[in-house]
Amino acid sequence: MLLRLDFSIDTPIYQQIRNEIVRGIAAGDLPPGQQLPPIRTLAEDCGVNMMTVSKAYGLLKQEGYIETDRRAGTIVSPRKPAALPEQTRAALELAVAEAKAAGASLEELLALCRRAYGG
Amino acid sequence: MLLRLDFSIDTPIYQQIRNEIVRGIAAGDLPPGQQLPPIRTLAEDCGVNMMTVSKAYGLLKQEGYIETDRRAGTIVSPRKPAALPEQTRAALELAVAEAKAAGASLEELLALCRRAYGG
DNA sequence: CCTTTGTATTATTAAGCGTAATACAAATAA
DNA sequence: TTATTTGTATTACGCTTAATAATACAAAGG
Repeated sequence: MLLRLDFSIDTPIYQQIRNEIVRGIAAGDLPPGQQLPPIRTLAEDCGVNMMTVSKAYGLLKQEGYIETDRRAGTIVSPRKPAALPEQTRAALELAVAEAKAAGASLEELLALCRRAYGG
Repeated sequence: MLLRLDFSIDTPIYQQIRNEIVRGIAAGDLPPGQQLPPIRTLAEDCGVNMMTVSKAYGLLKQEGYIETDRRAGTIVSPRKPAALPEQTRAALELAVAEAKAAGASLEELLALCRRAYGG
């Protein structure tokens, strides 16, 4: 698994790993039930510490995106949560406020969302 | 000016102040040219240090949302940027990915955006 | 047995956050 | 002129977090 990490920005690495995996799930690259790389493997591939990846997996697990299967290690959750996480709703609301404050029209905003959502 | 700050979460206070002002601009409570409170005044009202508010103002100024007017102190920028800031675009894209990964449909997502954008 | 896998602990280094106390230049008001 | 206001900058301090390093452990599989 290849993740785009930027060690020069202030976003924590474990958060970047978490974000990349969320994007992978949304894009369909990581379908439900898909095995994720072992912590040690992904850590070596990314050039970071094992605990950093473990922290990212812990986040994703807590948010319901992934699960730990004793047989297969870590997999993408087969079932989706019933409601949208409050955290996601808040982030979306803030991003919309930023766009509106920057002068974006509702049509531009919706076009961006459709494009980001994809197929 | 009254801002909702939460000292219990890990989001930096200066970031929360910045977010609240961005929301105020988007909601129309802070129209272009509107004077913002002096740093010291807002700091006292929020119960935080002067430099914390200064950091928030510096962020907003850097992002183009506000300007410093030697006569009026700090005001909301009269002109909007031509293009959507890359930071905002990235935040929106990530939020959309989170929503999609959580199982939200495109229609649900667009409805949320319309609601957040408001009138 | 031995390996793999996730998880946990302890220690250390580095960086960021918030506060406090000042200081300064520019503009305004008395 | 003098005093005040305003944004900005600096330095120092205490606290928290991030990331690494070195281990250790339980559970499952070969």
